[in-house]
Amino acid sequence: MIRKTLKECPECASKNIYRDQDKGETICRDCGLVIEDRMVDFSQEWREFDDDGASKRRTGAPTSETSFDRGLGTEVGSTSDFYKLGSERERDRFFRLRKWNIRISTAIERNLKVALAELKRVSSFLKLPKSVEEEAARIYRLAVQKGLVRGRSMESVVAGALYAACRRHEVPRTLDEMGEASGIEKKEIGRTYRFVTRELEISIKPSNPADYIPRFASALKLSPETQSKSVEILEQARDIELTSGRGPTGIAAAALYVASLIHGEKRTQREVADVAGVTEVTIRNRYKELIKKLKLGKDVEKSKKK
DNA sequence: AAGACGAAAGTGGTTGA
DNA sequence: TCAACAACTTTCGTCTT
Repeated sequence: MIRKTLKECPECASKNIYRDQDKGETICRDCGLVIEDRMVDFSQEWREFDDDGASKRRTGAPTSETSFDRGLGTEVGSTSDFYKLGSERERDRFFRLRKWNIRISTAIERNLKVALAELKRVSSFLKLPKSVEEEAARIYRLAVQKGLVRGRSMESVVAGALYAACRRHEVPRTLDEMGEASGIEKKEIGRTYRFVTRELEISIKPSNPADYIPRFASALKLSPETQSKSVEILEQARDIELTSGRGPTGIAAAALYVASLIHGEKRTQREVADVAGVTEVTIRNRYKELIKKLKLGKDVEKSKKK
């Protein structure tokens, strides 16, 4: 496969190019231009849910997690194998296994068929990358096989799996957005999300506030400079432990608000709060902390005079 | 009049005994 | 299992532009 590698930004000729494989985007850090947004997913196919946890085999035909049976089916023998079997006991065993395999797999497959349709619907509603959709499908499949759906609505488990997949790929959506897309209460999604990730032992990094910036910024029609500035602010904030323990969306919103002030592209707290899904009060609290701990006061003052 | 600010009370989730 | 606790929200009154 031929892969063209861009060395500099065609817009501003900057060499500061960032390739984000999970989001499938190549971005210029200086001017914010999205140079390429349909790159190939080079990420490794992790198989950490295997029984021994160590196997990373990748064999067999290409499969898609979003096809209800991955294009494959399982079958325990066929009736013609029956005649090769010797004893009475072996025949009994053979039929029992075959019967159960059919019974279980049809039940699971029927469930998966419906669930994956729902998953695709929500995923496309949120405009999520294919890689995230595949990951979510994989998580859901595991959840079904472990019987984790029992007692929970299928939709909520789908939403939980999607949410988890988003987090793993660092393209976070808020619980509110997920709730709106799936029609499930956000606390219900949160519950199943925690339950599923715990049962499946999926480890997830705490989400990084900076991951929310591009989406919030474009919703507010803020310039790339402002966007870079807010990421910069977030980095400083993280260095002095201002970010730990706080809700990531609140911090992202506050950083964006401050950046918008500094660059003279003022947005009201209300506007920022709406796109970030937090309240003005939370923005104010984070905002105060940022100003105080990050000497940003004079920067804001300076740009006010202009 | 709208936006920013802050106090006070309430909510849902985590933690530690 | 329960109570303490921190983060966040809601609500409301006051100040600033």
